[in-house]
Amino acid sequence: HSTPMKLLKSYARAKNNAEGLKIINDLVSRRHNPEDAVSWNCVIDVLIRAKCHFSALRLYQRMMQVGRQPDSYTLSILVDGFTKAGEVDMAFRLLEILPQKGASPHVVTYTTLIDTLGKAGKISAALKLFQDMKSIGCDPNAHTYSVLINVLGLEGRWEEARGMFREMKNRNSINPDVHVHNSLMHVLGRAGEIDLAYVLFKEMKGKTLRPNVSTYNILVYALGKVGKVSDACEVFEDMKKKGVVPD
RNA sequence: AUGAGCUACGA
Repeated sequence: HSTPMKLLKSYARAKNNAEGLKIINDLVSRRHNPEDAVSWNCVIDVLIRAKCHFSALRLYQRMMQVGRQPDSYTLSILVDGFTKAGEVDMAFRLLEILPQKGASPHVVTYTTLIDTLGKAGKISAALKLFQDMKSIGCDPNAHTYSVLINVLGLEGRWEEARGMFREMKNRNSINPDVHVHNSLMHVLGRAGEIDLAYVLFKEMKGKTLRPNVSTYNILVYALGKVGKVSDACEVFEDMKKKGVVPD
């Protein structure tokens, strides 16, 4: 609960790596360890965002040395950081090791991995992780389906993306949000399936989901792509009338 | 109190 640690937490939340690193350097030079798990995680998060992956790993080891257990956050932060840095092998090693130290994988851990692997073109690895998480009883959420729809769409697999959306709707624990609707609309629009995309748009409004700027950008693009210019203009006017602002 | 997903535009 020291003042520098409070500052570091707010820098971590604001993703202000430069200021965060200054504080970390200061704490390190005074041989001052974070106290609670949240503080350790914030330090590790700032180091990861600053691309100091191996410093982050050393901090994790130090955390263990002083008898502090890593948690799901620690695991997600490290796995996401190493995967995005292209260190996929290390990410999978952490995914094996940390659970033995008390850090269980969480839906966030899997979702970030699926996202990054899929965007790197490793779609079958991503789909396998999706099966893995379900088989250990880790329930996917709307974020998970959104990233799956995006990566399937990148491969042109829009029918499977639709299948994912349906699977999500069949889980009554999930409330499909604006993002996941946008993801599928974008995939359908790029595939030229404008009618299906438009149905989705109407579904959104029927569910009292508020279309955002991305929704309108996606729809205008999709309509333009199939030459429905006047429809595109209409949608654009609708957006202005609703006063949609960036969120 | 700390972690993940959509479009465009930037860099």
